[in-house]
Amino acid sequence: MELKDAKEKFIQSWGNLGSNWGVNKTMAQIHALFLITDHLLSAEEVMEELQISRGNANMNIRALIEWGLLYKESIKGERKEYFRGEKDIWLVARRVIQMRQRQEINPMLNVLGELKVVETNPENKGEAAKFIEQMKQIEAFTQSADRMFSKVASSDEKWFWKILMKLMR
Amino acid sequence: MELKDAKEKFIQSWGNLGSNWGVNKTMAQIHALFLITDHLLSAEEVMEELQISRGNANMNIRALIEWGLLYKESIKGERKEYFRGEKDIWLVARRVIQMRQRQEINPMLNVLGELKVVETNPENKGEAAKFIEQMKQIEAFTQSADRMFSKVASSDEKWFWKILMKLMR
DNA sequence: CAAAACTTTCAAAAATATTTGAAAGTTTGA
DNA sequence: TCAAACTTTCAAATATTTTTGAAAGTTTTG
Repeated sequence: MELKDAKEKFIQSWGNLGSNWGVNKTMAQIHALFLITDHLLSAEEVMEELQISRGNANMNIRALIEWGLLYKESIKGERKEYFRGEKDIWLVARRVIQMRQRQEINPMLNVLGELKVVETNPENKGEAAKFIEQMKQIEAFTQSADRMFSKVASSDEKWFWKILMKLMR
Repeated sequence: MELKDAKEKFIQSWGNLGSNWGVNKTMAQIHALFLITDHLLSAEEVMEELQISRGNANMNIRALIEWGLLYKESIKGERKEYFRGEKDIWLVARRVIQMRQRQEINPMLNVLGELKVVETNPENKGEAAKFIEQMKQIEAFTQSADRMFSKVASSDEKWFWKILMKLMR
């Protein structure tokens, strides 16, 4: 395969992967473009490369910055904004974990907190007790997963590899 | 909050959570209904409870069975099919991990395998080398994550808690 | 075997998510 | 201060995903 085609294929595949991990397709494609580009790129160049509209480029670049996957940089004497992508794939993973914790796990934990204090009427005592029990189980599991994600998201790569070794033996 | 409302809220929230984890909303809602129901339910009853169409119920029940989150059961003397939900939330998580490995991680690993052997022409030597290097990094990380998921997906709950303890200290 | 009871399919409709691009907004420099 | 250079916004258009429901398919039973 030619380099040009390989780059194209990588951008497409990264886009598909992203859309399963809470990053929309264009957002992931922009990120992929930066992963395989060494120099800074302007919004204009991103539009050009990926054949997307100005608005789309702008929105998704902002989102990537929000996620900590892209950095704004200036070139002295240039008025235009330029961007640099986060290339460290371990850091990328940590950022994604962090964002998903915020957007999904925390809200779910809040709901579970509410639900496990449902009121028990005399006539549905047993049913309510079972419901509460199930909510507690789900809450306990979710909290553990949450803590584990927090730990991973705040650890460095060395720690991760060490843990991985331990897990695998 | 009343039990009825709590159940409703749980179904909605589980639906939202699901749609971020590769399980579509109705599929997750059906699963939620089973999580908080002790007896068997027929497709008819699921349709009724969640106010969804026959086709929708059928499709998503099949998908849940495919994912290993629902089991088909018979009631003797009854012609209708009944279903029972997987309630063990740890097992549910493992099944979801397994499915996502299959659907996302494996295809990505295949693509990365192809891309890292891109041909190097004399005129783009340096560029190609950098691209290959980046692909290798991403591949190494993805493989590790993949192995870790495999381990988790095939382990029992006790192992999980033990690891969790280790991680947290 | 026929028809009742039930399940599956799938094309069309509806709902949801994403993208566009023109217009409005902002910043900079002369 | 103004206008050029650039960025942001957002309503409408497009694309994608999900849902519907009627029709076709299958199984069971009398």
